[in-house]
Amino acid sequence: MSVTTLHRPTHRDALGLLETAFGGGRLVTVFGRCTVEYDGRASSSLGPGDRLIICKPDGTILVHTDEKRKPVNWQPPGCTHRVSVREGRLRIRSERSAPEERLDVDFERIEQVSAYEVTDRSDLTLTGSEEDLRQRILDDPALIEPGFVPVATERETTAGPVDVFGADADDRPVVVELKRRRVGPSAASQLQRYVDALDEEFPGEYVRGILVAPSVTDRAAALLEERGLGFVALDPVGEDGDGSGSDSNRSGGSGGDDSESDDSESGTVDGA
Amino acid sequence: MSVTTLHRPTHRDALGLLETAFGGGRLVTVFGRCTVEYDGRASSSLGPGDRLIICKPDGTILVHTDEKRKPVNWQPPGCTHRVSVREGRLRIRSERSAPEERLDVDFERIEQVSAYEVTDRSDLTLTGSEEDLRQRILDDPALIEPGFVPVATERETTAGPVDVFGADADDRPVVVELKRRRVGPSAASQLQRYVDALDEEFPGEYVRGILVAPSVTDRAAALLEERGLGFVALDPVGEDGDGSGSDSNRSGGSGGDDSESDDSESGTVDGA
DNA sequence: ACGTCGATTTCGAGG
DNA sequence: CCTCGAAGTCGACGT
Repeated sequence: MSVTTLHRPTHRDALGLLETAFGGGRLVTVFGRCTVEYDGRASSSLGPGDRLIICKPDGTILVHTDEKRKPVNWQPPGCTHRVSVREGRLRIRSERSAPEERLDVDFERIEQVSAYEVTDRSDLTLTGSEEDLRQRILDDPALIEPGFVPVATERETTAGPVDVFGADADDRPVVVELKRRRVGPSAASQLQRYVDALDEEFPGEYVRGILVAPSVTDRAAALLEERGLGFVALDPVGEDGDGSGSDSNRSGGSGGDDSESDDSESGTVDGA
Repeated sequence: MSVTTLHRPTHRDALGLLETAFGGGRLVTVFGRCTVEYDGRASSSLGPGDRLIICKPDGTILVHTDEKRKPVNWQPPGCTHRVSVREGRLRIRSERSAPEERLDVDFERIEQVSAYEVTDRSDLTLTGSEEDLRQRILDDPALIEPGFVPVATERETTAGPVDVFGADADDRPVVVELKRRRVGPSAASQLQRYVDALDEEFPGEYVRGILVAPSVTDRAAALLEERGLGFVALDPVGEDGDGSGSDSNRSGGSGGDDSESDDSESGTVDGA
């Protein structure tokens, strides 16, 4: 049986299913009226309401309301789930140590419990990451500027690992910091930090810093300017050949359409 | 009816329920064998497997596998869901513009569909945030150091807003950057950024920078030292009176136990 | 374990 | 809208 579901179960029946499901490595959903208490890195309290709780066999627990992408409460993988019934409430408790954290979901009423048998061997493939941007630059270093030669990636410095370390046409050390999307002040600071560190490593040499991203905010641009840092506008995916390695800030549009016709009936919901 | 569930429905029946549920502002879960394609800020592809899909009335869609806290694929609130059946597959498509993004979940087989009526008026209360740390300091500025006087919070600078701006006993400008937990190099950079900005605002004056956090990493401590920045060890919650305003790095333990005895039966699952 | 940083980060606040 | 920074961030990879 791939799915087991109880509709409006007694707490005792729900507890039985939950025990079996937890023991059998199943994914579980519980829907009902509950309160949630959390204590650990922070503390939180959530009054009564109807929510969807998801318990994963890896120890994850999620409490979802009807809004937002993030669970209102949760526990990360590696936790231990326990179920108990007392004083007319069904409690799911999730705990872990290091750090010491506990989440209690107390159900006053359970509308539905389901236990799913999950099989999923597929891995996600994703493109458009910073890693893709790095590969793009290693494949064609001139995208940074003519004469740029990459020497190392993730090169360690006292301030942390540098995305791409290399040399320019005049053999000066160059630090390249990559960002897959438009950047703000923090990216400029990060680059500055690496340049400072390498300045100490290469006394007497002028260490250049170049930020590579689709675009920068005004404030970030000002910081870069102030610090004598360079900027190269580049997308992680090379939709169109943009190889001008200069100090121009422009935003990269995200294109790529492929049309597909609709079919038969269709239901729609518009987000809030 | 608070919950409507179909077990192993035909695609047509599932589509009917989904349309009704989407139209009625319900939270929906679908479990079955599916593939997922995403294109937008990045692009991803996920081969066939059994997954739990959650569609929220605010336009959120989540694709969860049996592992991890984060969905393997998703779409944020504000998207539009559409359902269709074609060539033996049921497709849930979620789209938005600004940015242009699309997520397609194609079901080959549906084990279960449920539509939940969610009512949740309760708000989450959370303690232990950076805001709590700030309040703690405003209540007792001497926690920073004797003679410290807060002047403004979120004070704007050319480098961004400063958490707490004030003056020390000698009336020198002080920038305070708050972090609710142990910090790394980025926090030191952030503070440095603000100090630099205020240095320009107060020519001729020495602007001090102080990082307030439970603790710092070695590298962050080195960066602070290098830059002449101060550090005060402080937790967002004042579990024990720690008012020493000095350069000691120590990690803050998270306490607070309240014991509760177990009861009746109990099922357990250990994370991986 | 801890450190460091990326992320389709998400999220909220403010301009 | 955009900018900016927090987050119980999570997660991966390294030491």
